[in-house]
Amino acid sequence: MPPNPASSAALAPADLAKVELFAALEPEQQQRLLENHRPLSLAADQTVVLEQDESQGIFLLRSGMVKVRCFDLQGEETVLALLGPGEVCGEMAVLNPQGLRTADVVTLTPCSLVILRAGPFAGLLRSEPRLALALAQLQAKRLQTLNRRLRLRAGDANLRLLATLVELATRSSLGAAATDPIPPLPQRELASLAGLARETASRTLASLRRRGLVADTPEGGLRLLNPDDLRRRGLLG
Amino acid sequence: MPPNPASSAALAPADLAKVELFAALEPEQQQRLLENHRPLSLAADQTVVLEQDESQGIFLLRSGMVKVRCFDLQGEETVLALLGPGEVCGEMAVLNPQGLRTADVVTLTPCSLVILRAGPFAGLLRSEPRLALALAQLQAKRLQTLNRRLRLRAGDANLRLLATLVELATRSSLGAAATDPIPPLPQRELASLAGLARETASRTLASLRRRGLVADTPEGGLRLLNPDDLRRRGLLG
DNA sequence: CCGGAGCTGTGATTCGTCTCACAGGAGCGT
DNA sequence: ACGCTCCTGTGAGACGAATCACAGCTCCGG
Repeated sequence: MPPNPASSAALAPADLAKVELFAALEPEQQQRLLENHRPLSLAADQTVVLEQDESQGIFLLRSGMVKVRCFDLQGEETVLALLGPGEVCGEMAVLNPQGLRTADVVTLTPCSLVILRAGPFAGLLRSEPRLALALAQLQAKRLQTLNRRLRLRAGDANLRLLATLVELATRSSLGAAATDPIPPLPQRELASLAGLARETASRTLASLRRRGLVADTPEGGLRLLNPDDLRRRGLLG
Repeated sequence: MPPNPASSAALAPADLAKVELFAALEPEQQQRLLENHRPLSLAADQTVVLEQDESQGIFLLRSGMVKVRCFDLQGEETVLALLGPGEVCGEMAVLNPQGLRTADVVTLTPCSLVILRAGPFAGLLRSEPRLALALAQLQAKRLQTLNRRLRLRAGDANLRLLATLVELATRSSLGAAATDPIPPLPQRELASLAGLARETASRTLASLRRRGLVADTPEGGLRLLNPDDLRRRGLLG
């Protein structure tokens, strides 16, 4: 018996209708994508896919949060994206002719996800413009958030840490807002997400707490307190 | 009479066949995209599209180089992409429901480009999966280069400048290599592309010259001399 | 109960880049 | 030729973050 019956229950087309990428499809097309899908439950800090992996499959995140990352030659980690419930990853490997993964995916919190088979997806992509279009739109959105990330790299430690916290908060659940609680993460992880040294993240976080912009939650996580300040910094909207 | 007859000559479907995004289409579909297309020749440092602009149209770059950029709240410029001959921009505004441009496009060198009408493109996108798929693939490639850009932001001035020079060299003409000449650009521009202060770019460039990694061309541009060194730094391939 | 591993906070120091300041050159219009 | 503007190189200092170093803490297993 699976550890978590709720999260490993089989998916119905109605579940895919809630996922942006698949929302425009007919129920029978959604059904086709669900053929042989497999549930997967993971604890925090587990690897979902490895770079250079040839395994095929689309990952649909039902709950929890993952990071997409890669390493440079000096072994430094760069985080390319954060994904939350209802988001999808692994679809780029299907577009890529070699089918190689181009980045790692690692859980930040306990996650429940579903693996869809690449075959039906690739087939539908070739026959149904709506799916291909939705994919292009998804990529466009990803480009936008990457653009934002790139702009933030120019800022100082405060800005980068706050931007990271906003991103974490807004992805922690479906329809989350910036003031929603952020699940507990080690400082090492926060620092890496923000592209800072661990000590700098610690000091900066202390300063944000002192200024009343961030507070600890009883669960050990964090919460952003001042949306106005965030808006002033261009971190919202 | 137009200033440059060669670059403002009308396009034929065969020209679109050389553009990755349109290569998979039938000649008559390509013909349809070319309906009412307009040529446009610009000097260096001219604005092609403005952020927030509502004008529709796909820009196809025939020669020259442009940068895609945006500004943050402090007025700092961030360069999101460099585009060279045969590349396309403005297609994202067609996907975007509001049709607003999300970034500026500015010429770095004299450019000859062609404006395609958005209507036929949008129509074909909805009926021809090959176009939508090619678009998704194009976006995927853009995501890859943005990822690389993001990783490089972590590096020091040398790495950032070299990475910028590689990108400039490889986009200066169709099928260009890293050791191809880079057109003359003011240091201010180079610095901004690399995300450095102008003075730092000057000093770093001097150091690269001293170490024999970069040389000036007679035309006032630059040329990378040591592909092996670039490979060691992970800037090639 | 005690040791170890992993976490957090904080000081002291180093290092790289930005900033400010300025001098010399090239190009251009008058 | 002159002054103007825009470019490049270089020096000196400020400043922020990385780095090194360490102490106190919690949690967990033996």
